[in-house]
Amino acid sequence: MNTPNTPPEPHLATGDIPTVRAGTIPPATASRLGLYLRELQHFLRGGTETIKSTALGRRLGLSDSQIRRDLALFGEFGKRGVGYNVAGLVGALRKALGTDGQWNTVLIGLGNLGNALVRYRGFQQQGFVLRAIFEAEAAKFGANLTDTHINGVPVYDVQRLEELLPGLNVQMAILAVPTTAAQGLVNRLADLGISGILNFAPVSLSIPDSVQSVDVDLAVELQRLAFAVVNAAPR
Amino acid sequence: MNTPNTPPEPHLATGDIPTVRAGTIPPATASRLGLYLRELQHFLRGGTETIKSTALGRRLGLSDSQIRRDLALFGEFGKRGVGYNVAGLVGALRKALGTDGQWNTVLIGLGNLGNALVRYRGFQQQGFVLRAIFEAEAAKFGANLTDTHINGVPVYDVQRLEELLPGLNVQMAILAVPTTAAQGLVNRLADLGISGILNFAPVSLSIPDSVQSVDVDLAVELQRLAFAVVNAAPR
DNA sequence: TAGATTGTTAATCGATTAACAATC
DNA sequence: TAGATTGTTAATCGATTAACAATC
Repeated sequence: MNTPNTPPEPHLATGDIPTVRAGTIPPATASRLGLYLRELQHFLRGGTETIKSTALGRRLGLSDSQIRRDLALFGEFGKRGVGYNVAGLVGALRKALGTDGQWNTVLIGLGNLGNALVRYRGFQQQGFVLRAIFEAEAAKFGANLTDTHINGVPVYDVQRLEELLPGLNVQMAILAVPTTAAQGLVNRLADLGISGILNFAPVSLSIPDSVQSVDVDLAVELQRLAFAVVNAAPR
Repeated sequence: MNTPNTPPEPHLATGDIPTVRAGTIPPATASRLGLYLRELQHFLRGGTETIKSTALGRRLGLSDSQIRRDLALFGEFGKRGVGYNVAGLVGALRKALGTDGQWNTVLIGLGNLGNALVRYRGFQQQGFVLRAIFEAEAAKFGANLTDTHINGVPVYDVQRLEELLPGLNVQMAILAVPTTAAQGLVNRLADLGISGILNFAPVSLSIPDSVQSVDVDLAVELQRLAFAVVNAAPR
């Protein structure tokens, strides 16, 4: 696998696994693809060669019926009387998710959360390569900016975004900046032609059509949990 | 507001805001409640007294029709020809979410992510109070465990979980431990009578009926973004 | 009163489930 | 062949949208 220092290939779908026509996957199924992949990779690591819809459903809290309906979209990987081919499905899901290739990313914001994300191994494992970090407060990472690295990833002042991003061949940005800075950075990233933004700022952003985004709001997740606890069936 | 050092009241619903009967809120609506609350709090801070369904919908990327249908569940806060009372809705949503009171929480795991979460201000702001941190590797936070604090929150060895948790009056745990440790801690927390677990470990956990859980898998979120980028309508 | 916006209904749309024939 | 499990259909269920009467 490429390191952040060797310029990697831009994302390109490989052609060797049966493809699902884009738009063919219903949104509800699409939202489960990442979970399927995670579980199947778990079984793959454990050496399991086939998995039944009931077993996968039990682990994920989904019905066997739903598993079969979802996985049938990828065709060919189930054998009646036997189950699904784990390795084949892993490949098909990675292709469907677009993570069969490599994605170059940048992190914007090196606060508490940003620092944790740089060191998070789960991104690299799934083919997301962090090429650079941009941060507004130089004091945080020492005086000599050009020579500063964290976890092997170079750290730059965010003022240099327009100067440096075009050379990094980056498709995605992870936004971990204060709420007040988020919209401005979305605008700048969009102007620079970024394709996707993973946003951790707890604010609704205005995003142009040319950019896709996913929001992760940790406080909202904790509220979701509170709601579930308060509304749990009495025990 | 209570600090982590003054034992706070356990969560108790206040009775002064019209309640929605539990189970009355459809799951799809429930999943949007936190976002509504975040946006309405944003308007409240800005001094906006009323908000129209079209304006709220535009910000959240939802239809005005859906906003009206959702908010009508809480009754009384809309005025025809005018809009919705922001302050009233904020109160009603907090009550519906169960975050009108205070929740005591513990953090398990003081790795990269755990460290970021301790310092995250968004939790405290929404009424979640971190009472203690439990961590497996003592070396990480100095020799003298009993006197170690981070951000004012005491840090303990996770071996002392059974000894200390019962005295902390805690309802929720935030789980930020390695994948391999997660299931064991779920079992221990369930035995200790915890009500909710916010899980950051990228693994499907087996959770007893007495415990509610919400999973946050950062790699899965990034995959969601990759899927959205790959399947975006051509521009 | 005139204009605006909610609350609510009916119609549409999409997702899930149950069941079983197909087939390994 | 007998048993097991998928693939797929039809039925059910739930969510969203469009439209407009109610009403501020």
